[in-house]
Amino acid sequence: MFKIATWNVNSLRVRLEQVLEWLAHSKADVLALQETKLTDENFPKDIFLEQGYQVAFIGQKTYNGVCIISKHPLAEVVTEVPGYQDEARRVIAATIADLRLINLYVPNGSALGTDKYAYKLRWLAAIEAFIKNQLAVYPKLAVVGDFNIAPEAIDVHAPEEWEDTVLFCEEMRRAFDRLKALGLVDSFRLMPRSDEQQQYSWWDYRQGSFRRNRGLRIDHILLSHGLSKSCLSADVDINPRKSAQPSDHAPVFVCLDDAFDK
DNA sequence: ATGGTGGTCTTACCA
Repeated sequence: MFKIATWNVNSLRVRLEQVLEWLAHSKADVLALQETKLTDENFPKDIFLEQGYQVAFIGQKTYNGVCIISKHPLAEVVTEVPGYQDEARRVIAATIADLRLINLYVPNGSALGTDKYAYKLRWLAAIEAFIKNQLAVYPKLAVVGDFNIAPEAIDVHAPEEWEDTVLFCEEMRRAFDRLKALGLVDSFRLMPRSDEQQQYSWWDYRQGSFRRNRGLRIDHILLSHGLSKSCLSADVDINPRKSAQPSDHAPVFVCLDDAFDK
């Protein structure tokens, strides 16, 4: 079994012990993190190396920052989208055995009609072109991360309250569908689930959202068809969200069968 | 109720 996970940790400095504990407990082979909020010189590289992991990271002060932690060698690391200038460190891609992994921290977008929302749209258009190119080179592609998009009403605790917000609106649903149309499937929806099995990956820190399970599923693992046939399970581990001093996001993961890289 | 919480070289900003 090969386990791939993604987690927006909202500061790796604060969440380092939780990440190490989750890695050990989950036995994930690959963990992609977003919002590390660390410059590269402050990244705790040695701690991961001592624990037997390889790491690739790109960060900045205060905001953004992404990394890939892996039990297996990382190769062909890319930390920006070719042809798209962006000071924000939101993308890192690497090859692990036969798997190509793209880790994304999609802009939040603030509010519809703002400059930040326009940036989210431009950023997603650039990523769409990048993914299209990567798919042509790497048939076994996983695109993971904090997408800041809830794809369907079932992914939102109160869709009528969230409709026409940056996380859940027609334009973002279309952007998500365009990514899937490149040849990717939402691993979570690959598995049969009933309406009662709503599952979220993010709950606002405010207003006791987690306690009331007022969440959204905005963290995703998209798999190319070359990988989706090897997908055994897809789920969210909400346990870290219950811990003291939690991230506002929970880890999302998939398990692939061992034959995926054959 | 334009609030609420948490993170950041904090007293403003981002999510």
